[in-house]
Amino acid sequence: MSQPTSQPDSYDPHAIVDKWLIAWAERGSFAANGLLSDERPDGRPPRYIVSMFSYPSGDLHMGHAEVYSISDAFARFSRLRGHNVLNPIGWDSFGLPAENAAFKRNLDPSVWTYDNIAMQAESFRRLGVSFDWSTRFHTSDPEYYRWNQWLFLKLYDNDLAYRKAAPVNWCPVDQTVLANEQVIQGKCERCGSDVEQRNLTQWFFRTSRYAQRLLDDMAQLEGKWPNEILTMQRNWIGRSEGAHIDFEIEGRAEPVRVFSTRPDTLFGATFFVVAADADLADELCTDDRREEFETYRKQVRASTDIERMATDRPKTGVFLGRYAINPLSGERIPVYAADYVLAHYGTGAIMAVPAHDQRDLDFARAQGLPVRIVVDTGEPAPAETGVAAAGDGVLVNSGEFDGLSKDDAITATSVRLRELGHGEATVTYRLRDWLLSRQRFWGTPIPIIHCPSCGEVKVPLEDLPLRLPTSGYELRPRGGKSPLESAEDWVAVPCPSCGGAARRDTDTMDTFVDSSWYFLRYPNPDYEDGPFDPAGVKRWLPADEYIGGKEHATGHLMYSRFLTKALYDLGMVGFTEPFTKLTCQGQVIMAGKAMSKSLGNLVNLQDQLAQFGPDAVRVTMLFAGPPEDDVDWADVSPTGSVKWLTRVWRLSGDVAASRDGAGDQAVRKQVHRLIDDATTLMENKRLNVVIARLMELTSVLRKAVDSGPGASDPAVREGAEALVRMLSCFAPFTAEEAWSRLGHTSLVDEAGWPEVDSALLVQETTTCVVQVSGKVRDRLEVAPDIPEDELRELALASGKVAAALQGAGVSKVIVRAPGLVNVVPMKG
RNA sequence: GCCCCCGUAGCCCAACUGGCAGAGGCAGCCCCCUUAAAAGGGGUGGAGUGCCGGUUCGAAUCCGGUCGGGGGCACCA
Repeated sequence: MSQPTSQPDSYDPHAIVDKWLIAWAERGSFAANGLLSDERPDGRPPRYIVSMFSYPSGDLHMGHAEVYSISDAFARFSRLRGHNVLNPIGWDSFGLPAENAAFKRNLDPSVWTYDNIAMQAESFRRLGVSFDWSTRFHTSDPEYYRWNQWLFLKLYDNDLAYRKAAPVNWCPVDQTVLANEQVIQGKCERCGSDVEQRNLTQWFFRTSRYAQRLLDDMAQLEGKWPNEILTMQRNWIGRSEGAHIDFEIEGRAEPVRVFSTRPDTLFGATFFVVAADADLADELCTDDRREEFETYRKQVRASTDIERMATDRPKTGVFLGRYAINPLSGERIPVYAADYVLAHYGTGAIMAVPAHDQRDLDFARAQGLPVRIVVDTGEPAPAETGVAAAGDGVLVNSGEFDGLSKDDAITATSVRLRELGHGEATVTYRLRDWLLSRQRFWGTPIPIIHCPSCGEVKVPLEDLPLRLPTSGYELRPRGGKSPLESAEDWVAVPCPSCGGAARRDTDTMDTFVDSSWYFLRYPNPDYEDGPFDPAGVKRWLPADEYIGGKEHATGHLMYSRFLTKALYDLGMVGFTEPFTKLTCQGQVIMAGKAMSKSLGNLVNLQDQLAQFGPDAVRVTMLFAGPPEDDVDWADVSPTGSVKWLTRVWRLSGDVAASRDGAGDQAVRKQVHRLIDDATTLMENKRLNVVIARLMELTSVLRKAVDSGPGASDPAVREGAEALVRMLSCFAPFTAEEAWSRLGHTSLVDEAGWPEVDSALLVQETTTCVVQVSGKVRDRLEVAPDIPEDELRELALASGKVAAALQGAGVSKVIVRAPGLVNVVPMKG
């Protein structure tokens, strides 16, 4: 006896992969239609679904599988629902690891990079992600980074890019400066070494100019972006309301401006503090205090960021030998230099009000400075308790402002300062300008030439792209010098302006520049007349869905929002926010521990794929919980996913050709209820619950085949086909295979999302719960459209209700037809 | 220190605007098939929602407090 060979008799998740990859490729299933045309010849509305692009650090890992399983489910759902979907892929392929790998192996960084890209592309393909591959690009391609340079020059022309000397975060191991966002707890995000402060001349983008708009425009994102991300951005921007106050300094022509959130406490300022590492401290220091100050400053500069950030360390500082004059009281107060005041926040100087600010109080107590209460808060005396009185209260010891409440006094002092020309109400932000220079090789060269006579000169647009040198450079970091500096032939150029000998800027751009606009280029990655094609951007953007990790909350997402606003102001895009909706997927962890390169990958994606197949891995990821939750691989069961997919596969083979007619009504009702449910859940991105509904549908159909109306009932076929169509969002290979086993020669990808017959959702009877004092005492089968009166009578007639009432009278009956009646007994 | 989110069966998770606490999975238990064992198929028990209080006819859901967990910002004036 031999089995017929046309259909295999067991589900093999691996054997079905190639077959459908070829079928999809041949059909061009995932190509967006009309990338640039605003005409919509097929009438399908466009929908742009973007996942954060991939960094080619090696092969794909579990985290990639998580993100792209989610975005692919969105994309496939949208396609089934009749949208023209653009689901693009690209690579964020500049960056440090390529260089590190390169000098470890003595290779060109591009070799490692493009090898990894090739490997990832093939892994993506085999995972069955429905990308439109024609959109593909890599940020390390000169055709792409050319436009980084173009944008840089555009921002430069509009005073949004500038160079200045600034204290910067310097990583001694990676030998480069780091953005604020790349410093975690005083350590380099990448290598973990202690970050040092260095004073270097660096390029910046003026993100701070957009601080208020970045805050205001969050109104557009409310409810569409995760709350958590919006909160993180708000914290990061750090808006702070208060006043600028100008203090005259004895022996200095110009007053010194400070910022305070508590101008109401101005009369309580008993000393003045300047950041020890600010130029101002150096300037204000008198000769007879010079030696003491220099010693102190040396000590401050030697301390690491870690030491600086310990908030419980004692306050230190030195008197500078000078006095400042309180602009309202005229009081003369001493000026100190201390390291608890930060040079780069506000103006780098403060008025110190020890009675009402904890830090100032700590310093005053350490230095024996006076503490004067100016707001009566009812708290114990700060000078004795050591606890500043930060509460609300009424002003005292404050001249004309005595008796005002704290809030009124904030306004009144601000107004008075303005009248006197000594200050005004103002707002400051924590958000700083974006430091984008990197002393690294594998990045976009900055298109500026430094000429001894002309200064900064732009590389002419027709010379772009300014390519990286291909030889003559030394990759290894050498004491803070950029690798590009060693490429002498590349660096030495004639000045485009005067023709004299000049030198190229040798820094490269932060890779976050690359990723802050890539989503604009996908619709036309070959566009040559600008960074992005206006027609494509008009057609697809802003992106309908953006999916990626929340670790990018204050970095990439903020930069992308900033750049979009800048481009809007320059008239290049017609919107101010790039991503309409945002989904931030959780991490894949193992037994409570994050997986990372340093800790070793506890679970390897390729192993999982080899064991369970791409569909089961995808289903496992999505079924584990809500997309934004972490997936603990120790809590989930890829075996269970394989089991379910096998059940669907087997069912698809068991369903026979249908008899005529609509089929079993009870089965149809269950099927349509589940389709309806799954549809709503899918629209709300409740992917884990959708899968639960599909599992339920699988069981319904299994029972219908085995012990219900049977395999040839039309309702069973209808249900099986609906199941397989919905399944194609999550397990595309299995779904195609099952669709074919159901007798179709077309692709399930083109079959559409099942329609719900709403007539089938109507129930003939429904269960009404009858409560007494909120506790369920009886259930009644009633018509769904039963009138309230009738239902009330029915409920009151119930013997179980009477029993529960125990003879007590009825004080009230709440009727919520048709589902619920609550009988409230009389008290007593 | 300031701010945000979350606590539901042994575990992961459901429960539409307050209205029957359980959809799904894992593990467990029972049965069937087969077996050297397993895989496979079918079935099944199990929590009153961290804790205290409030609002309400009715609270997992709203409010206040508290405990526990996770996260963001942080000498930011």
